[in-house]
Parts: sequence; structure tokens; C-alpha cells
Amino acid sequence: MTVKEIISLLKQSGIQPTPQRIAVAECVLRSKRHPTADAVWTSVKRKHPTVSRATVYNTLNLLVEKQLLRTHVLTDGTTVFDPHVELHHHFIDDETGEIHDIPWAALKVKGSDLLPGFDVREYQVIMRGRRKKR
Amino acid sequence: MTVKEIISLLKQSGIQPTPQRIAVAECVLRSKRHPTADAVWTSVKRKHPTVSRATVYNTLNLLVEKQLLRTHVLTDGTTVFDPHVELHHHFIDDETGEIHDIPWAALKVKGSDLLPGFDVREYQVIMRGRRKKR
DNA sequence: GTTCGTGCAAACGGTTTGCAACAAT
DNA sequence: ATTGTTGCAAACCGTTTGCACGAAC
Repeated sequence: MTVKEIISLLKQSGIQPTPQRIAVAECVLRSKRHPTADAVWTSVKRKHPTVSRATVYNTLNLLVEKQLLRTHVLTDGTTVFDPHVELHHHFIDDETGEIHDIPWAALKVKGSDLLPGFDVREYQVIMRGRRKKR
Repeated sequence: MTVKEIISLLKQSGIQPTPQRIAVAECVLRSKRHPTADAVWTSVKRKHPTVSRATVYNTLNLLVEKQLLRTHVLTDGTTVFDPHVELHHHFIDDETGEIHDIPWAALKVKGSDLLPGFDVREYQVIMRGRRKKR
């Protein structure tokens, strides 16, 4: 994803593309991981040493609001940001705590439309275990 | 669940059943909801006005450690305690944020054993939507 | 009398907010 | 001139910790 694409994405979403915001968006949208806000801050500071934590947090929240990102809350309460906005499942590594994305089509869930009293809008499967050593 | 049952449950788990701990355990083990630590504190204070937040937190963590409770972290980062330790799924109400337990047997998930590179120990389905008005 | 639990208050860590300075239009 | 953005520091909130007192074996 090029800087130009990021800028036009921001504009499309009604976000003024300032240098700080572009840097934040670059970092998190390109990431294959699921970075915390602080990880983004650390990364952005490399090229933009004066950026404040507040700006990073505000920008990330803005991106979530505009649906360019999703958030996940880990079991220890910290929030991570996920540029992968399409529906997918998650696998959480017991040892490292790393979150891995699992393609939607890898699993089939039956019965969610049959729950009496519940109108299910979306769902996802969260799996826990170990990565296979191989 | 009677007080006697709770006391013997605590003893079985190697937890000394003090009045405060019994009160905390009573509150959270009997609850059909998923209370936060603060909700437990508020509730326990009714009968035990001098109990401290620290004791409630310590006791809840102890119960989790001894596997009499599970925790869930909500999207806003707060932790709730779930006396329902058997495997089950969850439905989260979009409007109220309430967590509802869904019996394990209500859903069928296929494919979790087929993920290359992942050794799935457990999984659960998290659904979001609205309660049906009826 | 040693161990364990309690209550208080202070510390903590991640996140937010208030505010003054500063673009940008 | 108005509107919106930034950086700083302080506030915030849920949770944990340090410590002295007190109860129990």
C-alpha cells in the first residue's frame, strides 16, 4: 500500500491527511501484526520524533471510527489494532499471546441462526492453542 | 448454592474460607450475570461494609487462579467474571453490552482441526447482535 | 510467634482530556 | 477569522502493590 493510496483512503473517509496521521496509518495499515497503540507510537516516532502519544491515540480512534481498523481486546486488557477489517476468525497462541488471523472460509459454524431470542448480526470463532512446531 | 457448599468448595481449592472471601464467592458464583470486580465490591459491601477493594480483587483473582471462575475482557477493556466454567459460547448484546451464555451444544463448528500449523486446544464462538423483541 | 488475610492508601499503566500554540483554509 | 490539529501535561479509571495491623493456628 503506497503513501498515495493511504492519503486517498484517508480523504475518502473524511480524515484530513496530516503528516502524523499518514505516518500512523502507514504503520498500522501495512502491519501484518496486531500492534498496540504504544507499538504504533514507538514505530511512528522513528520518522516523526516529535509526535505525541495523544495524537497517535486520537488518530487510531479516528481510524476505528471510520472503519479502517478494528480493535481487539486481549485477555490482559490491552487493545490491539487490526487492519484486517473483513470478517475472519482468530487464533491466539497460548505461549506468546500472538493473534493470528484465520480466513473466514476455514471454518463452518452452524446453528447461529437458530438461537431463540437472539438476532445474530455477526460472529467469529476465537481459538486458543499452540502453533505446531514443524 | 448454599453457604456450606461454597465453604467446602473454597476448602477443596485450597482457599481459606474467610468471611470476606465467602461473601465474594457467594456473590459471583451465584450470579447469573457477568459482574465486574466493582459490581462485586458494591454488592459485597451491602453485608460487609468494611471490605476493601483490594480484598475483593485479590479474592476474585484467587478464584480465577483456582479455576472456580473465568474472566472475559469486554471491548471497553473492563474485565468481567464468569462462574460458568464449562465451555460455552457467548452472545453480546449490541445495545446493552450484556453477555449471554450460549450452551455449547447450540452450535456446531467444523474445521478447527484442519488448520495447518495450528494446534487448537479450545475455541468458542462470540456472537454479536440484538436480543429479539418478543 | 509465625503465618496468613485484611484494609488503607499510594502506585501503576494504558488511555483520555483540557488547553495553549499552531497550521490550514 | 474560523476551523481543525498538534503536543504537552495532567487527569482518569480499573487494577495492583506495599505496608502495618489483626486474626488464626
